[in-house]
Amino acid sequence: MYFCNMGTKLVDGSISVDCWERLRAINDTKDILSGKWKVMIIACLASFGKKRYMELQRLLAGIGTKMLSKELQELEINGLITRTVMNTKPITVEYELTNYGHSLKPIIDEMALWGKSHRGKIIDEIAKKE
Amino acid sequence: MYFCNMGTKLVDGSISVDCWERLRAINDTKDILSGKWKVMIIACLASFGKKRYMELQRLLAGIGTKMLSKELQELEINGLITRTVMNTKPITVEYELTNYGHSLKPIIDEMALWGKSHRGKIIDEIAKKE
DNA sequence: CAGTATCCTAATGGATACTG
DNA sequence: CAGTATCCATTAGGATACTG
Repeated sequence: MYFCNMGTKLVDGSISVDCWERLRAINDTKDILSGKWKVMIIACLASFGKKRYMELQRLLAGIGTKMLSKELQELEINGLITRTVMNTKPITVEYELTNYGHSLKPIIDEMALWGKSHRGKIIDEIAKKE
Repeated sequence: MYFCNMGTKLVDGSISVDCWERLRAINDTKDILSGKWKVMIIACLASFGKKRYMELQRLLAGIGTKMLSKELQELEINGLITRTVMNTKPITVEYELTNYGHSLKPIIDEMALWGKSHRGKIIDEIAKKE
Protein backbone atom coordinates (compact mmCIF):
# COMPACT_ATOMS: atom_id res chain seq x y z
CA MET A 1 0.00 0.00 0.00
CA TYR A 2 1.56 3.22 -1.17
CA PHE A 3 0.60 6.75 -1.86
CA CYS A 4 0.26 7.66 -5.46
CA ASN A 5 0.90 11.23 -6.45
CA MET A 6 0.21 11.71 -10.11
CA GLY A 7 0.86 15.38 -10.61
CA THR A 8 -0.75 17.33 -7.86
CA LYS A 9 -3.05 15.20 -5.80
CA LEU A 10 -2.41 12.44 -3.37
CA VAL A 11 -4.36 9.27 -3.50
CA ASP A 12 -4.28 6.16 -1.49
CA GLY A 13 -3.71 3.49 -4.08
CA SER A 14 -2.83 -0.11 -3.61
CA ILE A 15 -0.32 -0.19 -6.42
CA SER A 16 3.36 -1.00 -6.22
CA VAL A 17 6.06 1.63 -6.31
CA ASP A 18 7.39 0.18 -9.57
CA CYS A 19 4.05 0.49 -11.22
CA TRP A 20 3.53 3.98 -9.95
CA GLU A 21 6.95 5.08 -11.15
CA ARG A 22 6.18 3.63 -14.54
CA LEU A 23 2.97 5.60 -14.78
CA ARG A 24 4.79 8.73 -13.68
CA ALA A 25 7.46 8.17 -16.32
CA ILE A 26 4.83 7.83 -19.03
CA ASN A 27 3.26 11.03 -17.81
CA ASP A 28 6.60 12.83 -17.83
CA THR A 29 7.20 11.87 -21.43
CA LYS A 30 3.73 12.99 -22.35
CA ASP A 31 4.38 16.38 -20.82
CA ILE A 32 7.65 16.85 -22.68
CA LEU A 33 5.90 16.04 -25.95
CA SER A 34 2.85 18.18 -25.18
CA GLY A 35 1.54 20.85 -27.49
CA LYS A 36 0.15 20.60 -30.94
CA TRP A 37 3.43 20.64 -32.86
CA LYS A 38 6.24 19.31 -30.72
CA VAL A 39 6.19 15.73 -31.90
CA MET A 40 5.99 16.89 -35.48
CA ILE A 41 8.89 19.31 -35.06
CA ILE A 42 11.02 16.53 -33.62
CA ALA A 43 10.01 14.17 -36.38
CA CYS A 44 10.85 16.77 -39.01
CA LEU A 45 14.24 17.54 -37.55
CA ALA A 46 14.90 13.82 -37.23
CA SER A 47 14.00 13.23 -40.87
CA PHE A 48 15.47 16.32 -42.47
CA GLY A 49 18.29 17.26 -40.14
CA LYS A 50 19.17 20.90 -39.60
CA LYS A 51 16.39 23.27 -40.52
CA ARG A 52 15.93 27.00 -40.44
CA TYR A 53 12.97 28.70 -38.82
CA MET A 54 11.30 29.45 -42.12
CA GLU A 55 11.90 25.97 -43.47
CA LEU A 56 10.25 24.47 -40.42
CA GLN A 57 7.31 26.77 -40.82
CA ARG A 58 6.89 25.60 -44.39
CA LEU A 59 7.18 21.94 -43.42
CA LEU A 60 4.67 22.33 -40.61
CA ALA A 61 1.91 23.58 -42.81
CA GLY A 62 -0.43 25.75 -40.79
CA ILE A 63 1.77 26.61 -37.84
CA GLY A 64 2.01 30.28 -36.94
CA THR A 65 5.09 32.15 -35.81
CA LYS A 66 3.92 32.35 -32.23
CA MET A 67 3.45 28.64 -31.82
CA LEU A 68 6.59 27.74 -33.71
CA SER A 69 8.68 30.01 -31.51
CA LYS A 70 7.06 28.79 -28.36
CA GLU A 71 7.38 25.11 -29.12
CA LEU A 72 10.98 25.50 -30.29
CA GLN A 73 11.85 27.31 -27.09
CA GLU A 74 10.35 24.59 -24.96
CA LEU A 75 12.18 21.92 -26.90
CA GLU A 76 15.41 23.85 -26.45
CA ILE A 77 14.84 24.28 -22.72
CA ASN A 78 14.41 20.53 -22.44
CA GLY A 79 17.67 19.96 -24.26
CA LEU A 80 16.08 18.28 -27.25
CA ILE A 81 17.16 20.78 -29.89
CA THR A 82 19.84 23.39 -30.37
CA ARG A 83 19.33 26.86 -31.73
CA THR A 84 22.19 28.35 -33.70
CA VAL A 85 22.19 31.90 -34.95
CA MET A 86 24.08 32.03 -38.23
CA ASN A 87 26.31 34.89 -39.18
CA THR A 88 24.31 35.96 -42.22
CA LYS A 89 22.51 39.08 -43.31
CA PRO A 90 19.78 39.14 -42.35
CA ILE A 91 20.39 36.60 -39.63
CA THR A 92 19.17 33.07 -40.07
CA VAL A 93 18.70 30.52 -37.34
CA GLU A 94 19.27 26.82 -37.56
CA TYR A 95 17.52 24.28 -35.40
CA GLU A 96 18.86 20.81 -34.93
CA LEU A 97 18.07 17.79 -32.82
CA THR A 98 20.56 17.13 -30.04
CA ASN A 99 21.72 13.63 -29.29
CA TYR A 100 19.26 13.72 -26.46
CA GLY A 101 16.55 14.71 -28.89
CA HIS A 102 17.47 11.73 -31.01
CA SER A 103 16.88 9.50 -27.99
CA LEU A 104 13.17 10.07 -28.61
CA LYS A 105 13.47 8.21 -31.90
CA PRO A 106 12.11 4.89 -30.58
CA ILE A 107 8.95 6.60 -29.41
CA ILE A 108 8.50 8.47 -32.67
CA ASP A 109 9.19 5.31 -34.64
CA GLU A 110 6.61 3.34 -32.73
CA MET A 111 4.11 6.12 -33.22
CA ALA A 112 4.80 6.13 -36.95
CA LEU A 113 4.40 2.38 -37.10
CA TRP A 114 1.16 2.30 -35.16
CA GLY A 115 -0.31 5.28 -36.96
CA LYS A 116 0.40 3.70 -40.33
CA SER A 117 -1.24 0.39 -39.47
CA HIS A 118 -4.12 2.21 -37.82
CA ARG A 119 -4.89 4.14 -40.98
CA GLY A 120 -4.73 0.89 -42.89
CA LYS A 121 -7.21 -0.65 -40.49
CA ILE A 122 -9.63 2.26 -40.83
CA ILE A 123 -9.45 2.09 -44.60
CA ASP A 124 -10.14 -1.65 -44.49
CA GLU A 125 -13.15 -1.11 -42.30
CA ILE A 126 -14.55 1.49 -44.64
CA ALA A 127 -13.97 -0.79 -47.59
CA LYS A 128 -15.87 -3.62 -45.88
CA LYS A 129 -18.89 -1.41 -45.24
CA GLU A 130 -19.25 -0.63 -48.89
CA MET B 1 8.05 17.49 -55.38
CA TYR B 2 4.75 16.68 -53.73
CA PHE B 3 1.99 18.40 -51.94
CA CYS B 4 1.96 18.02 -48.24
CA ASN B 5 -1.38 18.17 -46.49
CA MET B 6 -0.94 17.92 -42.77
CA GLY B 7 -4.44 18.24 -41.50
CA THR B 8 -6.19 21.03 -43.28
CA LYS B 9 -3.83 23.09 -45.32
CA LEU B 10 -1.97 22.37 -48.46
CA VAL B 11 1.64 23.21 -48.76
CA ASP B 12 4.10 22.82 -51.50
CA GLY B 13 6.81 20.79 -49.88
CA SER B 14 9.72 19.06 -51.48
CA ILE B 15 9.46 15.98 -49.36
CA SER B 16 8.89 12.45 -50.48
CA VAL B 17 5.55 10.69 -50.20
CA ASP B 18 7.06 8.17 -47.80
CA CYS B 19 8.27 10.86 -45.51
CA TRP B 20 5.00 12.68 -45.63
CA GLU B 21 3.04 9.52 -44.85
CA ARG B 22 5.31 8.88 -41.94
CA LEU B 23 4.66 12.32 -40.53
CA ARG B 24 0.96 11.87 -41.06
CA ALA B 25 1.05 8.52 -39.25
CA ILE B 26 2.81 10.09 -36.29
CA ASN B 27 0.17 12.77 -36.23
CA ASP B 28 -2.62 10.22 -36.37
CA THR B 29 -1.24 8.38 -33.37
CA LYS B 30 -0.88 11.64 -31.50
CA ASP B 31 -4.53 12.44 -32.13
CA ILE B 32 -5.72 9.06 -30.91
CA LEU B 33 -3.73 9.53 -27.72
CA SER B 34 -4.78 13.14 -27.25
CA GLY B 35 -6.31 14.48 -24.09
CA LYS B 36 -4.96 14.71 -20.61
CA TRP B 37 -5.75 11.20 -19.44
CA LYS B 38 -5.92 8.83 -22.40
CA VAL B 39 -2.38 7.52 -22.25
CA MET B 40 -2.67 7.05 -18.53
CA ILE B 41 -5.97 5.19 -18.84
CA ILE B 42 -4.44 2.85 -21.37
CA ALA B 43 -1.38 2.33 -19.23
CA CYS B 44 -3.54 1.58 -16.21
CA LEU B 45 -5.71 -0.92 -18.05
CA ALA B 46 -2.57 -2.48 -19.50
CA SER B 47 -1.01 -2.83 -16.05
CA PHE B 48 -4.03 -3.76 -13.99
CA GLY B 49 -6.32 -5.42 -16.50
CA LYS B 50 -10.08 -5.04 -16.18
CA LYS B 51 -11.11 -2.07 -14.10
CA ARG B 52 -14.38 -0.56 -13.05
CA TYR B 53 -15.26 3.08 -13.53
CA MET B 54 -14.73 3.91 -9.87
CA GLU B 55 -11.47 2.01 -9.69
CA LEU B 56 -10.13 3.94 -12.65
CA GLN B 57 -11.16 7.18 -11.05
CA ARG B 58 -9.26 6.24 -7.94
CA LEU B 59 -6.17 5.21 -9.90
CA LEU B 60 -6.23 8.39 -11.95
CA ALA B 61 -5.98 10.69 -9.00
CA GLY B 62 -7.57 13.99 -9.84
CA ILE B 63 -9.69 13.06 -12.81
CA GLY B 64 -13.33 14.12 -12.68
CA THR B 65 -16.33 12.15 -13.83
CA LYS B 66 -16.82 14.25 -16.91
CA MET B 67 -13.32 13.75 -18.25
CA LEU B 68 -13.20 10.09 -17.33
CA SER B 69 -16.44 9.41 -19.19
CA LYS B 70 -15.36 11.45 -22.17
CA GLU B 71 -11.95 9.88 -22.53
CA LEU B 72 -13.31 6.38 -22.04
CA GLN B 73 -15.91 6.97 -24.73
CA GLU B 74 -13.32 8.18 -27.18
CA LEU B 75 -11.11 5.18 -26.45
CA GLU B 76 -14.09 2.90 -26.98
CA ILE B 77 -15.00 4.57 -30.25
CA ASN B 78 -11.48 3.97 -31.47
CA GLY B 79 -11.72 0.32 -30.55
CA LEU B 80 -9.04 0.48 -27.89
CA ILE B 81 -11.18 -0.54 -24.93
CA THR B 82 -14.40 -2.39 -24.29
CA ARG B 83 -17.14 -1.30 -21.95
CA THR B 84 -19.11 -4.05 -20.26
CA VAL B 85 -22.14 -3.41 -18.11
CA MET B 86 -22.25 -6.01 -15.39
CA ASN B 87 -25.46 -7.51 -14.14
CA THR B 88 -25.15 -6.22 -10.60
CA LYS B 89 -27.19 -3.99 -8.34
CA PRO B 90 -26.49 -1.21 -8.69
CA ILE B 91 -24.92 -1.73 -12.07
CA THR B 92 -21.16 -1.72 -12.38
CA VAL B 93 -19.19 -1.26 -15.56
CA GLU B 94 -15.93 -2.90 -16.48
CA TYR B 95 -13.43 -1.40 -18.86
CA GLU B 96 -10.79 -3.49 -20.52
CA LEU B 97 -8.17 -3.03 -23.20
CA THR B 98 -8.97 -4.73 -26.47
CA ASN B 99 -6.30 -6.60 -28.38
CA TYR B 100 -6.09 -3.53 -30.52
CA GLY B 101 -5.59 -1.43 -27.43
CA HIS B 102 -2.76 -3.71 -26.45
CA SER B 103 -1.11 -2.98 -29.77
CA LEU B 104 -0.23 0.42 -28.30
CA LYS B 105 2.03 -1.29 -25.79
CA PRO B 106 5.28 -0.62 -27.67
CA ILE B 107 4.57 3.10 -27.66
CA ILE B 108 3.64 3.14 -23.99
CA ASP B 109 6.69 1.06 -23.15
CA GLU B 110 9.03 3.39 -24.98
CA MET B 111 7.42 6.35 -23.27
CA ALA B 112 7.90 4.70 -19.89
CA LEU B 113 11.52 3.95 -20.71
CA TRP B 114 12.33 7.44 -21.91
CA GLY B 115 10.47 9.13 -19.09
CA LYS B 116 12.33 7.10 -16.52
CA SER B 117 15.74 7.90 -17.92
CA HIS B 118 14.75 11.51 -18.39
CA ARG B 119 13.88 11.89 -14.75
CA GLY B 120 17.19 10.29 -13.88
CA LYS B 121 18.98 12.80 -16.08
CA ILE B 122 17.21 15.75 -14.47
CA ILE B 123 18.06 14.49 -11.00
CA ASP B 124 21.69 14.07 -12.01
CA GLU B 125 21.82 17.60 -13.33
CA ILE B 126 20.37 19.00 -10.14
CA ALA B 127 22.85 16.99 -8.11
CA LYS B 128 25.77 18.36 -10.12
CA LYS B 129 24.67 21.93 -9.54
CA GLU B 130 24.79 21.48 -5.77
C1' DC C 1 -22.33 2.85 -8.99
C1' DA C 2 -21.82 5.02 -13.27
C1' DG C 3 -22.50 8.28 -15.30
C1' DT C 4 -25.00 13.40 -17.47
C1' DA C 5 -25.77 18.17 -17.35
C1' DT C 6 -24.34 22.59 -16.31
C1' DC C 7 -21.48 26.22 -15.42
C1' DC C 8 -17.18 28.23 -15.31
C1' DT C 9 -12.09 29.11 -15.74
C1' DA C 10 -7.69 28.53 -17.69
C1' DA C 11 -5.06 27.32 -21.30
C1' DT C 12 -4.35 26.63 -26.18
C1' DG C 13 -3.73 28.23 -30.23
C1' DG C 14 -4.69 31.23 -34.52
C1' DA C 15 -4.37 35.91 -37.09
C1' DT C 16 -2.27 39.94 -37.58
C1' DA C 17 0.80 43.72 -37.08
C1' DC C 18 5.12 45.03 -35.92
C1' DT C 19 10.62 45.04 -35.00
C1' DG C 20 15.86 44.39 -35.11
C1' DC D 1 14.72 36.37 -41.71
C1' DA D 2 13.38 35.35 -37.23
C1' DG D 3 11.04 36.34 -34.34
C1' DT D 4 7.61 39.47 -30.39
C1' DA D 5 3.46 41.56 -29.07
C1' DT D 6 -1.30 41.80 -29.08
C1' DC D 7 -5.81 40.52 -29.49
C1' DC D 8 -9.19 37.15 -30.01
C1' DA D 9 -11.85 32.58 -30.50
C1' DT D 10 -12.02 28.04 -29.30
C1' DT D 11 -11.32 24.36 -26.59
C1' DA D 12 -9.96 21.65 -22.74
C1' DG D 13 -10.83 20.65 -18.57
C1' DG D 14 -12.37 21.21 -13.49
C1' DA D 15 -16.25 21.60 -9.79
C1' DT D 16 -20.55 20.64 -8.61
C1' DA D 17 -25.19 18.99 -8.62
C1' DC D 18 -28.10 15.72 -10.17
C1' DT D 19 -30.22 10.95 -12.14
C1' DG D 20 -31.38 5.90 -13.26
